[in-house]
Amino acid sequence: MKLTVSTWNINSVRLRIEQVGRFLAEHRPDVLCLQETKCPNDVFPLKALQSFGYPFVVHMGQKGYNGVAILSRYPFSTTSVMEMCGRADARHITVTLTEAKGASGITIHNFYVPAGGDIPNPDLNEKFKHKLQFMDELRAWGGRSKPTGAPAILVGDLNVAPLENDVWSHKQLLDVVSHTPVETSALEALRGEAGWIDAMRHLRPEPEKIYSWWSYRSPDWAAANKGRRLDHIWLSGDLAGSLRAMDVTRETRGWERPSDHVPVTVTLEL
DNA sequence: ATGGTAGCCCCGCTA
Repeated sequence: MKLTVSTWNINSVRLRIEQVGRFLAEHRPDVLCLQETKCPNDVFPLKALQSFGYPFVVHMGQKGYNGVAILSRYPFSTTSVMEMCGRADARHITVTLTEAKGASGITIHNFYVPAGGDIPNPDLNEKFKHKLQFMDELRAWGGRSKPTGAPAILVGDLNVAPLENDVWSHKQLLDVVSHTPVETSALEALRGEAGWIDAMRHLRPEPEKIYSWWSYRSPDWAAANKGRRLDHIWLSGDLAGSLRAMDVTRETRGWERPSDHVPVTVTLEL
């Protein structure tokens, strides 16, 4: 069977509920992971999302900030939420698919790593310190794919552009949060140690430029094209051979009132 | 360590 999994930082799921519907109608992924839903649980637009053909939905939100959700066309079993850095932030949610033929047993982790503020110094900036601590905890956790051998997919807005060609100018962004050496080396180390495969780069290696985010602060994002690859899809090693396709849906950035992130999708043949 | 825009929902905080 084919399994397609998408990730999208939606930056308010309520404001952009129609855009979610349009993306789902046009691309029909089996699973969509959202970040920055910015929505408390009691006002989460569950019915609207289910009406798009995704009956199985889990979400964890809070007022105004953060928030993650997973929509699926297939059933999944127990879901869980990890509390990172001792905070009740809604930055992680996970499901395990149960009734999808070849995809049964695959666990999908959806993460929203802290952006980290503006100053790349943990002593001067509490938010950057939080981001580094979050990555330390990710590293210690690992994903459990290696010890158990169970297939897993990790997606999300990891808020780090790890490679030189994941940003519009490597040199100009070396001091900019999301591309500093301390962040890029931490992300690559924790990915490698746990045996995760970077699915996007597996299919489209450097030096091709790949971006998934363009700042709202750029007046003409498309012409300037000063993007960064902040959104990622990682596969446990046993799934690497099943990877068939990867797509960055750049066009959503040009929609009316867009998210600053665009969806990233992988297709697996299981 | 510039300023720029966007979303939250009360206006400053986070991105």
